[in-house]
Amino acid sequence: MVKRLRHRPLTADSGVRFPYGSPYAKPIRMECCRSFHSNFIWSANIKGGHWMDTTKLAEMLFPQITKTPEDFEALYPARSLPAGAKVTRLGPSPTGFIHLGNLYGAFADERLAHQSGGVFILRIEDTDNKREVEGAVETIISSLDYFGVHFDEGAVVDGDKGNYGPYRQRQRAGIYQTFAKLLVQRGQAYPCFCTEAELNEIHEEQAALKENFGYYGKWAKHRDLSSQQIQEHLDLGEPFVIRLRSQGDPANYFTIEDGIRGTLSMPENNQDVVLLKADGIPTYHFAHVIDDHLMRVTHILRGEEWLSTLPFHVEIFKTMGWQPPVFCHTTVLMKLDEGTKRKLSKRKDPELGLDYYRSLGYHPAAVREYLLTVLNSNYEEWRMANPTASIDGFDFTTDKMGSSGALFDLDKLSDVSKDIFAGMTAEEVYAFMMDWAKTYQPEAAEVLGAEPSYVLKLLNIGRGGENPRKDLIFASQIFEFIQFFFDSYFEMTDEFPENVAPEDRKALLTEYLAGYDPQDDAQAWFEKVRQLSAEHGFAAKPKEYKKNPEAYKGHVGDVSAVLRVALSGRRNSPDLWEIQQIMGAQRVKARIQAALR
RNA sequence: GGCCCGGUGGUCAAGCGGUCAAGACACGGCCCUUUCAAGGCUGUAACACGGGUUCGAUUCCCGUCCGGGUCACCA
Repeated sequence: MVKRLRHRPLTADSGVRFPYGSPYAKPIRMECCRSFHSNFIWSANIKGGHWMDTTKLAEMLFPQITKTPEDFEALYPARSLPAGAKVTRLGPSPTGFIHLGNLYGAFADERLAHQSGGVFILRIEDTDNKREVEGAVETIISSLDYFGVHFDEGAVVDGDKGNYGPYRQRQRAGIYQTFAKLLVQRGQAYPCFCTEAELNEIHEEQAALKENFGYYGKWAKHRDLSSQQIQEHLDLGEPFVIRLRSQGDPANYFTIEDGIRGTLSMPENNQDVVLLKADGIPTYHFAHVIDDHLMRVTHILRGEEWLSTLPFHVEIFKTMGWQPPVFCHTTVLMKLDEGTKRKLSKRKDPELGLDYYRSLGYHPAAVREYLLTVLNSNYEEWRMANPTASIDGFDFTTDKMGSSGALFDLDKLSDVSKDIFAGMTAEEVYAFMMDWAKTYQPEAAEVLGAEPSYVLKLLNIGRGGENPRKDLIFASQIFEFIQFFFDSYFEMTDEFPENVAPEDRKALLTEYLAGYDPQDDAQAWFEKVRQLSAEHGFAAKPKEYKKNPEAYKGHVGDVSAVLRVALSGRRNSPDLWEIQQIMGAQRVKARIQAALR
């Protein structure tokens, strides 16, 4: 029989205010009439005046749902947080593929929440079972953790942490269904039995007629099914989805304040979007609204690809009678491809995956620092003024986030990386290198691990002081950069300078070897090189050579170049005296001798 | 195609009606210097286009063009 219901506003105890009026008092196109039992029942004036007992329909559709929306409102009360605290959430789908875009958003979410004394939630959006990948949650958590993104609440590897869970959407099925049931009761949602084929047909017809695609208005075939028709479909055991009975009219525009973009103006939604799929699991649209409300999220950061579905979301919030959170639509990261900008794609662009940077050995702090400069236009300026300050000292705001497509700039990342390594101690660089090498280049780990003090010394070249060297960018590049120090990796990468004749070279090296004394300090050592140069017709000072090039074969720089190639295999290297001190007399002599052969 | 978002130097970007249109990266030059790196100085380089509104538009409005996003029982 007809079930009695007397809905009290869900908002009564949630502290959320609803700006659009009170839908509970007068649901759209709904009537509350007296039955002969003198109970109140909800009925919907479906179309042209026939009435449907939507309460009965809801019961038919969701017999297993016994909880009420009020139960959940009570279960997830408003949070008691300091004024201005922001609650944000990251909602990755469990493919395990975390990319730069996710990280970009995650940093913003994290800053917003933690800077304001709020809460940062990890919610796994697993409503599409086709996407699920084994162990994905663990991967997500660990890759974010690597880049310093930590959650206060939400999914953890084997469960949940927090009082607003569960934090995996599939586990919340009953919650969504409860609210869907409410909507059906109120006539604001209805079952749709259309098959995929029928939907395709509609789509094709719309294409032919050049009308907008979608399930709406006259195209919404099952929107106005009578109870009898619904019963028939049900009796046949046909699967169905629950659709929103949209009340919007695209001719009307509404405005909404976006945290990043300011005032947005969009047409009202009129699509009867799917709320619950045939398997009873919600679509993103419905899950997002329910979860963000129930988890008391205050700020929704998401990519701009969600902008076009914002009207659905706004209508669902409105229909539920809830105050929507602040939407913040970020820009997508782009890449320059054959002259045109395009969205970074996970299929085509390996550099989109976080693992790309990790395997190359970019320091997480560098990636974070770079992303932060892209994220907030005044961050870079702040960083220059406060080179060593903690990020907590920076006031991160959504309105400083850009809204035009940002190109990922590898040059800039490199620049930032150099600063990061320049600011570290040799020990820190070493530890980082070892960690990296162990998983991504075991041979390197062996070499680096064999002589820690040797590696430490060479990583210390030019470190500290006013003007530290800035030539370390990422681990694999660093390893390449220091390889020549290890005999097993040493090779003659560059040629000897061509302006020094082979016989001169030989004489130079022979005499250098004879006169080499590791006890010499930098100055004494270089004096010897000058002297050696002069003895063989090379100017002891480059300036002398410049003044009078005809008088010399070259200058001390050319002689140094010979030594440099012999010792390092390269034309470019850090300070020669310093690298010899580190290599040790034995290795120095051996290399010179080898070059002589 | 409909709808939405965006368009300042090569790249990232300040800028909210009056600025010589910041800064960073990249690039060039000079200085320093035995190479490299760093550092210092310095230079090239931009408001997509066309109409308005205004005494005055990069800033406001309209149109055009270009780029991107989105139109699923995916997120």
